[in-house]
Amino acid sequence: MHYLDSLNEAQRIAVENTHGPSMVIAGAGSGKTRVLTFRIAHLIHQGADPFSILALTFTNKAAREMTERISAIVGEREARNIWMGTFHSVFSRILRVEAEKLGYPSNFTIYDTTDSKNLIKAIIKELGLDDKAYRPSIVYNRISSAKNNLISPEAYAKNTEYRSSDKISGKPQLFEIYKRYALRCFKAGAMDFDDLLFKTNVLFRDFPDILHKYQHRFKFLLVDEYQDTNYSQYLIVKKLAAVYENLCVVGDDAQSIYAFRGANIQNILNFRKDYPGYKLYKLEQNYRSTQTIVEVANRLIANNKDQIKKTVWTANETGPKIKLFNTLTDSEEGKVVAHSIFEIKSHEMRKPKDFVILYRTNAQSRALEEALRKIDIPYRIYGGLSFYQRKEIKDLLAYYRMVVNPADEEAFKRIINYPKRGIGQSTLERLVVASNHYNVSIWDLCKNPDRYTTQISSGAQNKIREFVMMIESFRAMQDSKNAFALGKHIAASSDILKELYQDKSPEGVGRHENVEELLNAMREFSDRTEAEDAGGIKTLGEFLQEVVLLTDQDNDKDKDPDHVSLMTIHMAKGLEFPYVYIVGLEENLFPSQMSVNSRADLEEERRLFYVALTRAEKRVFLSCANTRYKWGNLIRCEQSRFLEEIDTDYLEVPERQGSGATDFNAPGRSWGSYHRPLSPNKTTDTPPASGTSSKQISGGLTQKRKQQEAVRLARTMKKVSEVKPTSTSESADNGSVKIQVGMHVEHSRFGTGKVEQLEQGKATVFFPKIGRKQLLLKFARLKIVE
DNA sequence: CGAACCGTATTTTTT
DNA sequence: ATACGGTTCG
Repeated sequence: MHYLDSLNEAQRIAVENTHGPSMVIAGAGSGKTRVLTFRIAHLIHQGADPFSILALTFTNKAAREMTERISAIVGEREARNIWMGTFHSVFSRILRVEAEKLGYPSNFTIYDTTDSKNLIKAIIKELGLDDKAYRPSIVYNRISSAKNNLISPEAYAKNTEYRSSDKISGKPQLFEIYKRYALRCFKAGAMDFDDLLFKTNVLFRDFPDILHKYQHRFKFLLVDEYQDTNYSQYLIVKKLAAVYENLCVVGDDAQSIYAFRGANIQNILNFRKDYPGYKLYKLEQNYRSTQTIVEVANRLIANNKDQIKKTVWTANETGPKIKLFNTLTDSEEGKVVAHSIFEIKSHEMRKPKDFVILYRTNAQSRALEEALRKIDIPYRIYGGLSFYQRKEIKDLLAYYRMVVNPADEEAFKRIINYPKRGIGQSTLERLVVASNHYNVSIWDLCKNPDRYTTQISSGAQNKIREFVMMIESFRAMQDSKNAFALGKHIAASSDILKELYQDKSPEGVGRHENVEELLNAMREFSDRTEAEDAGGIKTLGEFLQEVVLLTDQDNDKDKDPDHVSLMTIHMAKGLEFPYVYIVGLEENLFPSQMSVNSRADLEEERRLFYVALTRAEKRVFLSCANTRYKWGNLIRCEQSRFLEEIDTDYLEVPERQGSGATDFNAPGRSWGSYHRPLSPNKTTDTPPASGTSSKQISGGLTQKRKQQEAVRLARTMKKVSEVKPTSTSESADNGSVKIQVGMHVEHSRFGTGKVEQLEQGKATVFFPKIGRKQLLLKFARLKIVE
């Protein structure tokens, strides 16, 4: 079997031992995915039925890549029959088949995080609780954590540990929110992300025959990134594997960086207890990085107590030392990094796509972005709002959701008054009250108004009736039109397209384009899937199922794929780049402030740094700044403790240009001048002396700062790059045009102005913060008259 | 009802 | 800095 020859000894053994429980501990860059894909290919070569193989990953991307690689070995015909996908997609598939056992419709909606938080927020309000104490995202995390530990609302109410910690944190009613949240989801025929796993557990627990069925269907189980599994996932895997015990988990405890989301590193450490006869394979040869990088990463991670011992090594060249840039400010950090990239790019004939800049928090991207733009290096920032999270997309998807599952309460709330149809807050509230009272979905209320008494005015009743009729008309087409045809029909006849088309601002045009893009995606979906299984149409429901579990890393149709990448370290997991810049190595940033108080959290930060380092093939650059803007204030930064964990033999610290200060740790060096221009309250880390009323002080300073700000803005006017109208409206009677103008400095928007006069292509616009400006109208853009 | 104003919170996030 | 949400004002 020639394909086995391309593996090293350790990899080959891990691939060939296909039976029985086994754990593959795969160091960074050791060919983990290779082993997993070859193992599956090997199974198929040995005659295993692809339908009996279940491979679970954490991302769609990982699943897709693996399918592709396996296809290349065993052919697409076989590969497409493997059950391969994310935990969430595989088990949502199973749940749809078995839904009625749990009292759910098979076309249940999947609430994304935003939907869940909105519902939680509504419940907090309905319970009359203080939304300062009960912040939706905290409550959501709490509920999520309960679900991931398989604690039902009832169990939660009785769980002294959860209850007492809720009391301490001032949220004694959390159990009640959880209870209502679960009920509301159920009533809406909706599951959130955690439910997909939670309910699968319930299904397997309460219906042994169903568990039995799947236990026997999946003779071979493989789990990627096992270190990231939570308890809920762990138990599903354990149950499914209980009959054949052909379970292979692959992971690296050193790369566990999602504990904050419930991932339990103990799942790796406990594997031996669950499967005493298990085989352990360690992949220790790194094929990705230089010796320097591997060595530094090893020494760093050795500082962690919780870990499985392994010795990652490499046969690659030694490579250059790691370079550390120490800069005065965060913006200088950006410049230094950008220039370093520029230099290497030209000297070593590298392309922008060979570089990545990694940071701990998304907020750090700005300074880097500016520096890169200034010297014309193409870049792309990853992360931020995903395509499917955008308002316009979520709105349209909400229509689709209503069509597929009209009980969907969050979808209903989103679109009941979008576009405006005169159904306001109070009507909605009354609907919710009645729906709670009669314990039926809001849709039931709307559809059968005669059956229930509500406080809703007859005018609103009529409007609701119209809305119901519209949705019903869409529903009637579900089986006759395919996803694209119906989707387009809905977008058009719900007036969403019209509404978006009216907005001619750049943002508005963007929104319109996004909706067009969604429709294109639907066309592709319909064409592709209908070609695959010939005959029959693909319904809107089927499109939704595919789409809700997608994040958008998928839609990577980049115009210019040759760019420097900017992303958080979390996003970089699994990726590799020749040149890696890790920036912001400062205390309270990396490691994060939230993590410095516990060993476990600190170890996770260290693993994060380990992940960052091991992304690099050729060189690693580190950087830290002495001062950095944080929440509008300039604060002083100390070097990260992680830098001390790097042996100086592997480190090169260039002298700072001009300053001549080599001892970057020495406080006070070239510091005075950086202090002066700041207002006295700049340091948040040193609170003002006690005694005086801090409220008065900060109030007074805020005034002062506002004045400073106004001056600064006035100066910045020179840098105004473009002024875009944000909206235009014409009044028919006197023919005058009203334009709202947003002003942009560089790329950041800093205010909306009012057009006071408009004549002969010239406008006088008043910006509250900076006064009147004469603007020259030119096409859609406005230019400042100097 | 929309614009203006004010207060507040601000890690990481595979689904 | 900044974005968001809630409130108030016209």
